[in-house]
Amino acid sequence: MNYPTPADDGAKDDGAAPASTLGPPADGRATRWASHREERRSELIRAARRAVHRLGPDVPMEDIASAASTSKSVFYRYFRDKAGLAAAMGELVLAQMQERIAEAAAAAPSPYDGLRSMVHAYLAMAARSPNVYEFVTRGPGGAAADPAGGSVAGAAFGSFFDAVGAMIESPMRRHLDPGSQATLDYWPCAAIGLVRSAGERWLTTPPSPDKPSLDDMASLIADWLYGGIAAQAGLAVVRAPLPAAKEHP
Amino acid sequence: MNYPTPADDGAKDDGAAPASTLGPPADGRATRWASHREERRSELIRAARRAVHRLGPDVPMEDIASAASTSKSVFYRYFRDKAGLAAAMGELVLAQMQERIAEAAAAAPSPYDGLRSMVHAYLAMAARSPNVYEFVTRGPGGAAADPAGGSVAGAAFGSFFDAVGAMIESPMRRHLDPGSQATLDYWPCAAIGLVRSAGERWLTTPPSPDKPSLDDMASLIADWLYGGIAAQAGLAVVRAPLPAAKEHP
DNA sequence: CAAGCGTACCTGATACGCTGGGTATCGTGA
DNA sequence: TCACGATACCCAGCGTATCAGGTACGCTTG
Repeated sequence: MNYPTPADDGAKDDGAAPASTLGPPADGRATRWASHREERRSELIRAARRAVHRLGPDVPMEDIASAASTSKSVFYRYFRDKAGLAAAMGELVLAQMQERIAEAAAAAPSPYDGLRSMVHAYLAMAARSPNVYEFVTRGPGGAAADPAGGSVAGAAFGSFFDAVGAMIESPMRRHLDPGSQATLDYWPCAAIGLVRSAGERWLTTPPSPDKPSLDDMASLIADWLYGGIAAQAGLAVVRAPLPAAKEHP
Repeated sequence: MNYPTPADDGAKDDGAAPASTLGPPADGRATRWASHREERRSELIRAARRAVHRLGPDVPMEDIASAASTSKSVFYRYFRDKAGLAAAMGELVLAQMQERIAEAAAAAPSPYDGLRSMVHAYLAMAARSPNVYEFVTRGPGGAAADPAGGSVAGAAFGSFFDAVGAMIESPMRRHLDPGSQATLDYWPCAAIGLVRSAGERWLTTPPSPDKPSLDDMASLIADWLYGGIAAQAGLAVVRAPLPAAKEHP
């Protein structure tokens, strides 16, 4: 017997709309659980995040469940599958990331500085828990988080990188004339790829005196990115002289 | 009972050295198979490539084997595991790619054109068989082809992207002063990530009038890459006029 | 109005099916 | 004797099914 709300792992439903615009019944027995479910769901996500952080990105569902001191069945009632859990976790991580970026962006007037702080936030997130980062990005099955927007069978799982891409795209629109549509379509994705690839290599580089710091790495990457796009955006390639000093007059 | 040559899937051994530098006996019964093995091995790789091309990147080993009209055990004698097969296949694909690049690079004097032809070759390879591309890059398990050079437990499987990275790095050395070590270390990897990400998105974009052609895409990507690195390399951003005559003089 | 029964839903546990990677065993041919 | 190649097998891990509790809600009944 399936539960009436199988596992709506899109989490698209808003927070607190108990029961007023509903048609006929509004049965209290049914609505009673709405808030509970939501709370439990995020609790499960947090527990899973901890488990992945400690046990690695390949931890089986059963171990995740027992780390949350419950059993698989609960997780499979709240998330369609392991990829669904990963996606939900990605949203959480990304939301935290967005907070940090919003702070940083407020203090960074130029587009270049905005870009750099985004890269910085991304790198910092990944470095804080590589296991969680890997679980969220590469997905459990390996096919979850492809950089391509749409799966063949319009399954539309808004995965981690799609969200990041959207985050990049909107500020870009203001600096790029609408003629270059292809750039607008492909650059965010390309930029993510660059950051991801360089970032992951940086992450797995063993610490050594030669290894760049997080700040250095963020600047390096932002330079590459910015140099590549600035010409098309018609922006002067004036960069702030790097973290230590402030920007040009 | 293990075979004396379990499955040396590194394929680091050179092409045609049958048996001469071996130590004591050079038993005819033992050496008889050397050339056979080698031949069979590449035959298996080609068959697997065909199978993956037709059946998709998630095809099970058993189906690969039967598509090669043999059985799993043969593959597992020639390759340590599925990832080993993928790596071997990657080497083959990459070797073919390198040929095409060598041709193109010969006709392209400027660094920019060299870069663009590399991107073009990469994209063309991916577009020719997306299934094979995916199998080779993302690897079967999902963890095989990470952009990071070394695994934690120095397993050193020289995977696809490592080889591509090396291919980029050597020409770069000539244009970049040795002061910027970090750039030399991380840029090839970063560039691959950009190409990969944008390329994969382009690959999976359904054909439409707005979709850029392969040539356009290669130019677009090369521009981004080149703009990002040219400043550090101290190169003028002079580009060859491009096939289809793009904008920005 | 309150006691009581049925209802709707959640929980956590165990057990199962199934896919697919990798291995061991065996007969066969040069 | 050696490698070959097919079959049968083991096992991890995802996802599903089933079941016995447990708790708040709501409808009935006295």
